Amino acid sequence: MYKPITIKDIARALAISPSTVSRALSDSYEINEVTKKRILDYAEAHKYKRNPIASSLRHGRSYSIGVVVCEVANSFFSQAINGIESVAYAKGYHVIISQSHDAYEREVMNIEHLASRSVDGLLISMSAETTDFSHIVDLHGRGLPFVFFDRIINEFETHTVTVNNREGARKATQSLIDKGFRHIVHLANAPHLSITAERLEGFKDALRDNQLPYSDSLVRYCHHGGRIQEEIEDAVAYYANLDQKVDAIFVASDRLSMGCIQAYHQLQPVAQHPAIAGFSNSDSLNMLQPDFTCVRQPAFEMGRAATEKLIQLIESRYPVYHFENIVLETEIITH
Amino acid sequence: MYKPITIKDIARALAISPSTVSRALSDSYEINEVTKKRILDYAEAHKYKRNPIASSLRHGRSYSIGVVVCEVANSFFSQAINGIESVAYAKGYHVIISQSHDAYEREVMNIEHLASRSVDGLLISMSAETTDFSHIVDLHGRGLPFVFFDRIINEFETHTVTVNNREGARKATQSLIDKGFRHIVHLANAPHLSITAERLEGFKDALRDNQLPYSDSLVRYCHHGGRIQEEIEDAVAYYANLDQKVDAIFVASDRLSMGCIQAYHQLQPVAQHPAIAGFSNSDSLNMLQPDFTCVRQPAFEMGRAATEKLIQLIESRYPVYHFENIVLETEIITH
DNA sequence: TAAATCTACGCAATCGATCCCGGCAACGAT
DNA sequence: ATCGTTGCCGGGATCGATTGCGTAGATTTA
Repeated sequence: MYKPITIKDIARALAISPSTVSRALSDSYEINEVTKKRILDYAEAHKYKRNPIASSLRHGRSYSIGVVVCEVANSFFSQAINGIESVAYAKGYHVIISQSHDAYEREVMNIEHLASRSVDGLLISMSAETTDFSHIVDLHGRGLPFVFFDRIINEFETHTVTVNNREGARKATQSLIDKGFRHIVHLANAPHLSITAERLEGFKDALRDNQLPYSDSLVRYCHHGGRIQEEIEDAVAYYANLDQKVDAIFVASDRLSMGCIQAYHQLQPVAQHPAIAGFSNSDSLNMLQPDFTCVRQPAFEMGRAATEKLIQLIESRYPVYHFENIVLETEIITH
Repeated sequence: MYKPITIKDIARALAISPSTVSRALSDSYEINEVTKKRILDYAEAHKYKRNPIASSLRHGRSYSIGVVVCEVANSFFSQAINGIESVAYAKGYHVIISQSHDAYEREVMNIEHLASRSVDGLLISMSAETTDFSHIVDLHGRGLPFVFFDRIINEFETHTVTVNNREGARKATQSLIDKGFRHIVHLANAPHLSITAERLEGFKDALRDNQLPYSDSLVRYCHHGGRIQEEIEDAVAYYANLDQKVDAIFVASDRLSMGCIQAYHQLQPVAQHPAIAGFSNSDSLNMLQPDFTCVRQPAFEMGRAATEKLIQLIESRYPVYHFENIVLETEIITH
């Protein structure tokens, strides 16, 4: 069995105390340059690697942060994760990703798991199903720092990172209007998500700006965020049965867009499909559906910002009372 | 600052020794049922959570496994990760995912990072760029268990989990032939990947089976796995310049398929695009490109199998000398 | 009744790194 | 000559959980 070399081994080998070795390795000014060099050389020659577990125990910190998202197989989140990693690694933190699959139980389980002191903080984007926030209350009570991004909750005092969903939604809807469509409906995400309400407002804004009538009957919600194709098909069937022929749809996410396009494929020839615009960070959607107008979120930047804020919280020596709600702007890609 | 309750706290509160508490919590037979119940009740009432870090230090194990893939924003890998998680969580392991982005340096860095004793074992799918395996040799020398999946290396004595790439490639190519195409080329991944060679063989098999001529000029490699769109465009341009008009392409991965479709979109009207078939686990590709014939890998199962093998290695009390090369079958989806 | 066996628990060391206290020597200052 | 500094370094406790060993007291056996 392989046994890694420890500080004590070095100390014994060089006939000095472990304290000195530890200090030399952390480049303490208290250690003579000569001694330091001897230690460092020996350490390098024998491939000494600090045991992060022991170090964590001593410091009461794990130098890792947990990420809770609905799924990684999603352009937005995978880009956000890249942003998270870029900051985290630069600051010496591990990133532990966990997926809720938009299921409440899994979200609770994952947060519980991560929070039981194996991470120093959490980056959370709420699951679509979650309406009960007691697990988050728990976190708060436990004093574990966390930052929300994308799908946030406003009930908690902490940093949040989002985009201007309302304006993004307005722009997307406006682009459909600009193309001449007048009977525009909205395929929305789960109703309790923060982003859902905001995007709906933007949709209404655009209609109002153009003196188009709004009615709740224009909106269909997908309670599982499109995870169940049936809910999308139901929505599409509903649209098909409206008195007014739907000529365009503003869709809240790329998963929904994907499902929506597929549903229409099964239903009718492409020529009859309504136009679609919506939030999406998927390159492939654009690639394969060239006329698809989409609202891009600065996912990477959001990940970066959220992580910076989280690490700030983690490393803060004093309790933080001032929290920021960072709102970034979206970019619209039209064709 | 929040301070979690420890075993010592419980011991002090109940006026017993920490050892007893520890043993009670791990349900030792040496502890009286009455005492045990007192301790368990107190622990639950005060929400005691075992400190995994201290536990890890003591056991020399971290109960976490590292996953090194090129990227999570990839249907195959995200499905594989779901499989990995399902097994890992069930057996009490954390999963730490890291992405190489198909870059050699990042792969080395990530493996180094994970291996420095913060994980008990690694699940690795090689980066497209990697040709130097010394960092893996290092792992081996260090005695850290690892299992390869998908993109494997045969130079090492360990378990591997793959699919029958050759047969999958043959089937995909055959499906193109069945549709009447005769001038079929192959858009391949990075040449040093195990999957690349195997899929090429399958491609050749199909041509041979049908008395179609094979030549190396039919194959274009993407050294960065399609990460750089330009390399795909070059390949497509190359195909366009062949004497024989290319009427179908067998593509090695969904990322490449995506890029390929996009490249053709820029080049010529859809009607003139060659047919495409290839390896892909992407639902969206299928959704949006309904005539796309694809070879599905049992990604979830591969993740499961690899993780089970890895945990077996980790938990084995004796050195393991017998290694398995698990090969699963692919499924072809034609239209 | 004495000895052997159990039951149930405590003591103290351990995992590796870190850090609070000191301590000692050398040197300049008074 | 004595005191105060400064530079360098060691001892030992600590983080929290775990465990080999030991043992008091109860119970059983010879």
